[in-house]
Amino acid sequence: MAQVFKTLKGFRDFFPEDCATRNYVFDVWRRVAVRYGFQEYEGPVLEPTELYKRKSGNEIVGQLFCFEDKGGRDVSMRPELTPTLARMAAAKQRDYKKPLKWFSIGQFFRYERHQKGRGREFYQFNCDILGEESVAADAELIALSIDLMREFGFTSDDFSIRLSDRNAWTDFAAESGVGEDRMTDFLQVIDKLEREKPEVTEEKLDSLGLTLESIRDFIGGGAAASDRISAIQSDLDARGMGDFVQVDLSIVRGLAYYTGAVFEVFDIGKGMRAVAGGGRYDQLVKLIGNAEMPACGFAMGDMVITDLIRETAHANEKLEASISESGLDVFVVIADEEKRTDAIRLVQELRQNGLATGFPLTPAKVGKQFQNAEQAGAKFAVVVGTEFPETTVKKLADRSEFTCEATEIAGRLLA
RNA sequence: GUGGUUGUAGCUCAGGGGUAGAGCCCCGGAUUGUGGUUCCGGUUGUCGCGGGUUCAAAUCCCGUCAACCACCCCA
Repeated sequence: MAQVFKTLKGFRDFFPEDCATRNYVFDVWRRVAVRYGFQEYEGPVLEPTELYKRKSGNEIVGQLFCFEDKGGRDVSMRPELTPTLARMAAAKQRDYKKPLKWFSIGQFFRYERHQKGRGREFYQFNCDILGEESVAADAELIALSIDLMREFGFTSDDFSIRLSDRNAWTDFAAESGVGEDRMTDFLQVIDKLEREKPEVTEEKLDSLGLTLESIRDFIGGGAAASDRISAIQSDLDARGMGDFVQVDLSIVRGLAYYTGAVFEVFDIGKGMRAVAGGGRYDQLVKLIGNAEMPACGFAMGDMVITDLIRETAHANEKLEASISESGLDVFVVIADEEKRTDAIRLVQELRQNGLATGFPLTPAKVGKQFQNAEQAGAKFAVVVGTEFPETTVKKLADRSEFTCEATEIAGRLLA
């Protein structure tokens, strides 16, 4: 017996219905980004492993699909896009007017355990503004992320934006006597505040010369801790989006390279997952490409957002409605095989008029052909039989029909 | 890396020592030119894999692998 092959662990097949769902998500991403004046770009799927080590350190290698190529180079399937973007932006920094507003939809690979909302291969929407240090850029990205969610059909009952500011924390820590060398440790404690046991957190804070109480007080202070946050809020207020945003200083994001405002799109009702996240990274382009270029951006993966759409009735209806719109315009039913040549000629004419047209490749009973037309989502069936060139055109939705010369069908249907 | 749950038809699952089951899907048909319903018929299984107990194992026991969920991590 021949071996049966399956996908590699964490990888996915996209059968037509899966592909339709995926493309719907892509369409929303692309549509909203374009509406905000972003331009699409793309980079290589394979990069030197060093590019990722430079940004994240050696420990990242355990999470990479990396190997040696035939030329002896250490290469990796990309786990994220930001380093590539930083390289591209730095390389052409004089070729484009600032700010750059770029987005990308691509496939990424991470060698990690497969579980709900997480695979070894996934798609991600990346959206970044480079060359603009004002918080107006941060606000623009947050607004875009809100409109993405609305375009999927979500409302303020379904999601919110959690906004924070890394600099508020680093200022706080510096004033409290935390040294530059301990800053990463400090941020990690904040990042884990909600997940870690209080005793453990307290112990770690103690070694930094801080108390849990002072941290909680600072978080309680909210937007007052950061002029940036206030400015971003008033920008979003002006867009009528203020209600989507809640200041939550406990968000710092795991990434080491964030330098200012950070935010997450958060699902409220279905398990409190982060659907998207991002922030400001003013030093990264310098680190990767040796060019001064402040930047901020965010990313959204396809797996969590698709799960969330599926679990949210009104968002799922929107998806289903969008998918069901696609399908054939016309199915040509061949009722008399003597007329097959005429039928094929008609099919071709309809297609040249831009109508998505199907027909039976081999002889089949008329009833079966109607069934096939139905299943292909066809809006009309055209019956070609002994009367040809006179044909019967039937609207499948309401079973109404009329007769018409073959040469007039395209015109009638397109009118 | 740690823990839990589950492995039986293409899918969802039932059964629980004695000939392998249901629903769905798929295919065909209901007198040869009209579709979503209905009715009839049909295909598919080393019951995840390996060992043990037994006259007999899909069923009980041990091991193993895989999938899923959670933790760790999360760019």
